[in-house]
Amino acid sequence: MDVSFILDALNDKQREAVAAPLQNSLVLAGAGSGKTRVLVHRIAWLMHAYEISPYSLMAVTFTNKAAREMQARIEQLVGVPPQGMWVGTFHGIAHRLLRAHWRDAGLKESFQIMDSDDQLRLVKRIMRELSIDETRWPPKQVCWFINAQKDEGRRAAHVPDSHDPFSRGMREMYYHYEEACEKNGLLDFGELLLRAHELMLTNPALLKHYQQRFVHVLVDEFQDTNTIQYAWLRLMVGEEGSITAVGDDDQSIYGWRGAKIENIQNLSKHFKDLHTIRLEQNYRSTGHILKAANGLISNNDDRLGKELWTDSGEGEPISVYAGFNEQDEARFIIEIIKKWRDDGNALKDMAILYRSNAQSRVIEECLVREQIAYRIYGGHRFYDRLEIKNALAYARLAIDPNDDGAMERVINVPTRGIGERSIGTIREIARDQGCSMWQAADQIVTHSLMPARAANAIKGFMQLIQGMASTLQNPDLGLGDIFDQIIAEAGLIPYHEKEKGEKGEARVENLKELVNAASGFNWLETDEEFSSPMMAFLDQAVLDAGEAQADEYQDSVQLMTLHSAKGLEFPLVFMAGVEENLFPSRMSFEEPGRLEEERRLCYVGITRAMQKLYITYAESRRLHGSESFNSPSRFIREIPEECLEEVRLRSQVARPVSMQRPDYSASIQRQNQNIMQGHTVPETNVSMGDRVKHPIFGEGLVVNYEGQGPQARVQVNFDDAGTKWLVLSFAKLEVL
DNA sequence: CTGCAGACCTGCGTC
DNA sequence: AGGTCTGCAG
Repeated sequence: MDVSFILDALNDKQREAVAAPLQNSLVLAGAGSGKTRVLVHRIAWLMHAYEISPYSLMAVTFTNKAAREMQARIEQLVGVPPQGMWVGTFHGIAHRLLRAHWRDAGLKESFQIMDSDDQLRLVKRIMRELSIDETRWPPKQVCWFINAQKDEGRRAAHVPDSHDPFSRGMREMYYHYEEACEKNGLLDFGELLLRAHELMLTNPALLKHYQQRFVHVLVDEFQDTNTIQYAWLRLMVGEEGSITAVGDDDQSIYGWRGAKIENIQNLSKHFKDLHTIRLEQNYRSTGHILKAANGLISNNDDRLGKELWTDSGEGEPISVYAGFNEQDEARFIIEIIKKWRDDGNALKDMAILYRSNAQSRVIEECLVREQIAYRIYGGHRFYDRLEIKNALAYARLAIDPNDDGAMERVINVPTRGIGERSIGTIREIARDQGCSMWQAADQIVTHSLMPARAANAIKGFMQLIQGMASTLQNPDLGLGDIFDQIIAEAGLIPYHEKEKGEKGEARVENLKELVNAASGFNWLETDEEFSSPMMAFLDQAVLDAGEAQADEYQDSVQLMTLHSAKGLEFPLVFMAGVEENLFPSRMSFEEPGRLEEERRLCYVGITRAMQKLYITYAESRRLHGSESFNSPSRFIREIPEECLEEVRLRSQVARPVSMQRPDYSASIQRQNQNIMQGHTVPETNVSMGDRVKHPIFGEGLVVNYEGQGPQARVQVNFDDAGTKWLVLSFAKLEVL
C-alpha cells in the first residue's frame, strides 16, 4: 500500500518523528512546530505502515477540545473514522474503564462523577455534620488539599502523619470525605484517575488484557501530566507496549495543579530505548518573535534544550507600550485594533492576552465603548452554570430520588417554602436512620412529622419529582423533550425571568441551549459502557465543558488569559499588564520554581503571535480597589533589545504634566544598572533587603523599589503596619 | 422563610 | 471593585 501521502507534506524532523520505529519516543515539539500534525500523521503511519489496527491504539489528551480535534484530523487524513481506537482525555478514558469494570474497581454501578463545585458542597456538608471549624479549615483549602493528594496518588491512609494540628485536621477531613464518597458512590476528578490506576494495579488479568490490546499509546501535552497520570500510563504501556509522548518542557505552565515537568525530563528512565526528536522549525511566527521567545526562555535552567527557528524572515520588531495607567493601556490596544481592522483584517485574528481574569474588565469596557465585538475565552464552563446544574440535578433526582446531592441542590429552587429549617430536619432524620433524604422526606409526609405547611411543601416537591420520573419513562420523548419538560415542570424559566438585570435573560437562554444540547446528543457515539442515553448525557456534562458560546462564529476580538491561550495562534497578539508583581505574579516570588513557570507562561504568550506582537504595561494600575505602581516586568528586559521597539500613541491622552512618562529605554538601562549595583536604589543608601525604620510605621524590610532621583520610591514590608510604598525624598527612613 | 446589607477575599483553571 | 457568603429584619 502506498503510504507516501502520510509523509509527503512533512519536514525532515517531522518525518523522522512520524516514521520512527515502533518504540518509545519523545517528540519535543516547540511552539508552532506542527505538534498535532505529527501526532495525527504518526497514528496514520502506525495504521498503514505497520498495519496496527486502530483497536490497538490509544491517544490521550488533556482537553476534550484537543481530543475532538485529533479525532477529526485523523478522519480527515485517513478518510474514515478510526474505528475502535481510544481517543480521549485522561479523565474520559479513566471513566470509560471504570464504567466497563465498575465491579472490579469496587464501585457501585450507578456511580456518579462530581465536578469541583459538587466537591466543595460535599466537603461543606461533611464539615457541618461534624461541626468542624470552617475558619480553621476553610472548605476550599480542604478541597485543594484532597485534590493535591490525589494528584500525587495518595489516599487518606497514605498521607504521612505530621504533628501539627492543621495538617492532621486536613488528613482527617480527607478520611471523612473518602468515606462519604464511598457511601454515596461519588467520584471527583482526581478519583477517576486514582481509581483507574488502582483498578489496573489490583487486577493483573485485566491489566494484562489492556497491555496486550494497546500496542502503542500516544500522549499529547506530556509536560502537563501529573504523578498519577504518569503512573497510570506506565502501567498501561507495560513492558510490551510503547509510547509516543509529545510535549514541550518550555510550555509547562500547570505546576500549580500538580503537573510534573520532571515526567518529561525523566521519561528515558522509565521507558526503555527512548528515541528523542526535536521539532524546532516554527511555522507560525516571524524571526523577531522567535528570537524574543528564545532569548527569554534561555533564562530558565534545567531545560531539555530547544531553539526555535524560521525561514520566513524577520518581520516587525515587538512593540512595547508604556501606558500611563490601565485605562491608557486599554485605549492604546483598541487604537491598534481599529487600525488593523480598518486595514481589512478580521477581528478574530487579534487576541488580547493577560495574566489574570480581573484584567479583562477595563479592556472590555473600552471595547464596548468603541463597539468592537469581542469574545472572552474560558471563564465559566457551560455545564458549570448554576441554572444548568439545577436542571441536571432535577434529571438526576428523577432517575434516582435517593441522590442526596441533587436533592440538596434543588429542593428549594425555585423557592417553594422548604427553608433551611425543614431541610435540616430532613437531613437529621436521614442521618439518624441511615436512609436517603428522599426516604426521610417520605416519612415526614406519611407520618406527619412536621407542621402541615412545611409537610405540604415537601409533599408538593416529591410529587413534582415523581412526575418527572414518569416523563423520563416515556419512550416517545427524546432527550431534548425530556429536559424541556423537566425545566417547564420545575418552573425554572419564570424563576429566572423574574431575576433582575440581564443575568436572568442569559440564564433562560442557557436553559434553552441545554435543551438543544440534549436533543443533539448522540448516544451511539459514546459507546457501549452506558446504561441509558440520559446517564451518558449526565456524565458527559460533568466531563465536558461544553463549548456553548453562542457567538462563537461571529468575527470578534479574542480575550483570554495566557493559560487558556496555549495551543492557539493569532496574527496580532497583545500581551497586556506585563509588570512586576502582576506578571510575574507576586505570588511566584515565594516558592522556588514558580518564577520559571511564569517565564514559561510569558514564552507561551510570545509564541502565540504570528505576525505582530505588542507588549504593554501600565505605570499605575488600579487592582482590587487600590492603586499600585509597578515597574515594567523583568521579562521585558530578558528579551533581546534588538527585537523591541518603543511605541507612543499619536493621539495623546490627557495626563497630568507632573506625571511625565519616563523614557522606556532609559528605564531599562536604569534597571540594568540597578541589577549590576546589587539592587541599590540610586542616590540613596537604602538597598533591597535592608531593614529600615520609619518614624510612624516602625521597623520593616525593603522588598521593592522603583524610580530614581526625587521620584524614587521603595516598598517596605513593615512588621506592624503592613506593606507600603514610600517616596524616599519624603519618608525619613533610617537604615538599621 | 425570604430578602437585603455588610464582611470577606482576591492566580492561572483542564477534567 | 465585585462577587460570594453570613447575619439580621420583615
